[in-house]
Amino acid sequence: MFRMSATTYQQAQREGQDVVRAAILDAATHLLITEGPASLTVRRISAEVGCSTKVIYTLFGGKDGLSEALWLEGFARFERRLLAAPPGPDAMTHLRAGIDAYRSYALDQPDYYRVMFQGGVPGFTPSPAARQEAKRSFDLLVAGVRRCLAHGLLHGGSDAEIADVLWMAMHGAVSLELAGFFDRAEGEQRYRLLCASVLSPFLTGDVPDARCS
Amino acid sequence: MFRMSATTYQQAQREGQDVVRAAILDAATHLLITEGPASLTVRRISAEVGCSTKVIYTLFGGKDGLSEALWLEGFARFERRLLAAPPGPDAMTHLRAGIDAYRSYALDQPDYYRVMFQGGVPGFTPSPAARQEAKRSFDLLVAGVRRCLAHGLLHGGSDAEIADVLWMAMHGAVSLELAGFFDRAEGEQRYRLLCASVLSPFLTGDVPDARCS
DNA sequence: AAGAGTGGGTAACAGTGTTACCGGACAGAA
DNA sequence: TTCTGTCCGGTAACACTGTTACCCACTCTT
Repeated sequence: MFRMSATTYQQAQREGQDVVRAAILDAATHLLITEGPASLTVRRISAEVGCSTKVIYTLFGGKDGLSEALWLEGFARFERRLLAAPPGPDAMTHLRAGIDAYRSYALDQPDYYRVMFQGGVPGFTPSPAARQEAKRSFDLLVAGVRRCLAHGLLHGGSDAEIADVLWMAMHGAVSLELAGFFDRAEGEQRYRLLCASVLSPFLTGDVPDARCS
Repeated sequence: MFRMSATTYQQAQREGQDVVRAAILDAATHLLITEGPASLTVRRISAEVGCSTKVIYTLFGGKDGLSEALWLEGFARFERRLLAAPPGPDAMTHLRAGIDAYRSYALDQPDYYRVMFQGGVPGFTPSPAARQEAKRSFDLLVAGVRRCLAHGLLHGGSDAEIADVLWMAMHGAVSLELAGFFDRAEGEQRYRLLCASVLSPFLTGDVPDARCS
C-alpha cells in the first residue's frame, strides 16, 4: 500500500517542497541578520524568495509557523556554534570555551539571539513542543558540566543545577548587554566576573544554602 | 517677554494636557497588565481614554513616545516596589529582601517586565537618554550593595561591580523563567541558588580572577 | 483524452501606525 | 461686541501588516 503511494511524482514534489522550505528559511534568516526583525514580513520574505505569500501559508501554516521554524533554526545554529568550541586539555577548559562561545554567538547574531530568548518576533511565542526541542540544545552545557563533575573539577551540585544557574548567568549578562545597558568592554568584564563567581562555589564544593544566604 | 507668554490659559491648557497624558498612560498600563502587549495599539488606547488617535500624537509624538513613557513608568513602579522591601535588621538582610522583591515584581507584572527588559513592545527601543534614566532606578541595588560593603558584609569588589553581576544574575534567572524555560518552583530554587552563588565569593572576599578561572 | 484534485497567484479583508485636512473653540484687537 | 488669528483635535485617508477566498493551471488517474 504505502509502497505504491510513494510515487516518483510525490517524492519529487515533497523534495521540491523541502527545497522551497529551506529557501524560505534561508531568506528569512538572511533578512533577520541583515535588516533586523522588522523586515520579517510575509510579503517581504515571499518577495525575496520570488514566490507569493500563499506558499508560506501552505508550507508553514502562517507567520507563527515560519517564526517557530526560524526559532528552531536559531537553536540549531547555536548548537553548531557551541559544538565548535575547542575541547582543550581538560573538561574545565572545554566548559570555559563553551561559555566564551555563548557570548560570542549572542554578540555576533544579536537579532537571532533576541528571537530565541527575548521574543524578537513580535507576536510569536514558541509552542511547548518547540521549547522543549530548543532546550535540548542546552544539553551540551549540561554535558560539559557533567564532564567536569566526573573529573572531580566541580562539586556540590547536580549537573542540571549547575548548568541551569550557569545558563541563567550567561543569559542575564548577554541579555542586558544586548539591551544596551552595558558597552562591549564592560559587558565582557562583567560576563567573566559573573561566570567565575557562579562557578566558584562549585570549585571548592562550598556551596551556599539555596535559601539565599 | 517670557513672563507674558505664561498666561493663565496656557497654564490651564498645560495642566489639562498633563491630566490627559496621565490618563492615557494609565489606560495603556491597564491594557498592558490586563490584556497583554498585543492590545497596546494607538486606536485601542485612544478608544479606552475616549479621545481620538491624534491626541496621542500631539502629546507623545507617536507610538514610540508613548512606549517610552510606558517604559519609564515601568521603572518607576519597579523602583517603588524595590523601595518597599523591608530593611530588616542589617544591610545584608535588606539586600536579600531587595533580591526577593526583584523576582516578585517580575512574576507579578510579567508583561511590564518584558516591556522593560525584553522589548515587549514590538518596534520600540528606548532612547539612550531614557535608558540612562531607567538605569538610575538600578541605583537602589548599588546602594544596597554599598551598605553591605560599608558594614564589612561584602568584600572583594566595587559596589558597581557586585551590583552589576547581581543584576545580571537576577535578570537572567527571571528572564528565562518568564520565557517559559522553567516552572515556578524550579525557577525559585534556581533563582535562590544563583543569587547565593554569585554573592558567595564576595562574602569570603575570595573573589575569582575575572579571566573566568 | 477526459476527469479529478491539488498547489499557487491575485486580490481582497480587517487591522496597524501615521498624517493631511478641516472645523471649531479660544485668545487678543478694534 | 465683533472680528481675526492661532492652535487643538476629530475624520478620513495612506501605506503597511497578516490572512484568506477565489480561481487558474498543472498534474496524475482512468
